[in-house]
Amino acid sequence: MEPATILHADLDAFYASVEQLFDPALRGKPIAVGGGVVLAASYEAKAFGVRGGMGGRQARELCPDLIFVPGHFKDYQRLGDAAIAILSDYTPLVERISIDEAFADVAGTAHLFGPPEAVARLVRQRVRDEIGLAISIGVARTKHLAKIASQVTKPDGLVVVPPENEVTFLHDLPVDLMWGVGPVTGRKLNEAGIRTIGQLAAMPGKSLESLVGVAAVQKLAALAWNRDPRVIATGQRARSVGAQSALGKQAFAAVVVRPTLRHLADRICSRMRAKELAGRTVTARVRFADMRAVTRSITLGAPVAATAILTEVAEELVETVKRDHRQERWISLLAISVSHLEPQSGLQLEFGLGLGDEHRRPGAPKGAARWQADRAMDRVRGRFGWEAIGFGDVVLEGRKSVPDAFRELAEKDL
DNA sequence: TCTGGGGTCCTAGGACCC
DNA sequence: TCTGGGGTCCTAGGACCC
Repeated sequence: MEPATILHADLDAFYASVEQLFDPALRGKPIAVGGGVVLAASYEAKAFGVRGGMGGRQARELCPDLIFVPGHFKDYQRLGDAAIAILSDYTPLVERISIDEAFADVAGTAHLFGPPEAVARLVRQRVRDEIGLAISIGVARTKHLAKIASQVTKPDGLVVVPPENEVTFLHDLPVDLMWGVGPVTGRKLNEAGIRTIGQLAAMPGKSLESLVGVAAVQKLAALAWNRDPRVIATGQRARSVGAQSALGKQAFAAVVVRPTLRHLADRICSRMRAKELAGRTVTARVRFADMRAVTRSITLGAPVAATAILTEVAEELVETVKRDHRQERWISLLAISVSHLEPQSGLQLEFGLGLGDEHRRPGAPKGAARWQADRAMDRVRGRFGWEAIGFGDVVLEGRKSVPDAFRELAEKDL
């Protein structure tokens, strides 16, 4: 069996740790980044049950001494990049999966830097010395096991799982640590009496199929025996671009829907244009006040990247939701996503090759002209900032539960 | 515990083509 | 006019991840 050469490296309580690094007075204290909603919590806050995504009021109830800090989002990006760069000093095979987390395969570089465990020690020491943060690393033969190992060894840990110990290591752990087991599947498995990965591994596949489906059973069984076929994938491109906006409780009416969709389309299209991308499939999502959600999608004959066109397509999709759900009077979220992405340069547009003109009504402005107008706006924003120009709608004011800088952090590189 | 924002992948049925 | 089977794309919903 081949040796364990895959590292999973994960910065501990990343945003909160950065804040404690910057302000020594916050060290050892329960802190939360955010305000209306907790974006990240320190380990001291997690001990009280404070979690990311939690409402600010609830967090305060759980932890009365909780300190809220606004967040230094630019620095999160910078320090996250720096940590991944250290990992990249030891192998080109690095797959970043979020701002604070990456896989690396050091199989080919042992002759330069020594065995995987030595590399892991070096990386941890350098991230500590050069950045000032703790990073946990799991080393194993597969991505799945390396990831589980790093989670188990947190905070500030290093664990190597030798090939001969894989099953012993894995089988005592709770099933919900597995990739692909979330709240729903975890509950189903628990109800079937399965609490550990070992119990899942010992379970005959057939008996679980009715519970979680044939494909999921196959996948989970493979992972439970550490048969994970996934390899490190570098240079992955995004497959979709989206944006959403939580609304609290608002009327399901054009006065709310139209400006919100325009704002979302504007965010999405400016990102696509910056990367010279456009997409053919548009999906709109409407969540009602009781949290039930529906989606409508359409695949166009040509890709879109113009704000006005995407807005119109999304409006039509939301109209079909309204027709199908006439009794729904209140909504709590609107979202747009664009997929089937393809390269789309301005040059192609000038030669009349697309951007959604096919589905347009006669007499409406051409996609190319709209794209040009949008690009002009993009340039102004490039110089003076995103807020300098655009669709400044009154309804969008005072509704920001999450800072724009955080949204940008969450964006995947297109 | 009444829940933010950005993503990926899977499933299942139906349309359509050969 | 009725019939088979495989492949691909589209749409809607859902679970999951960070």
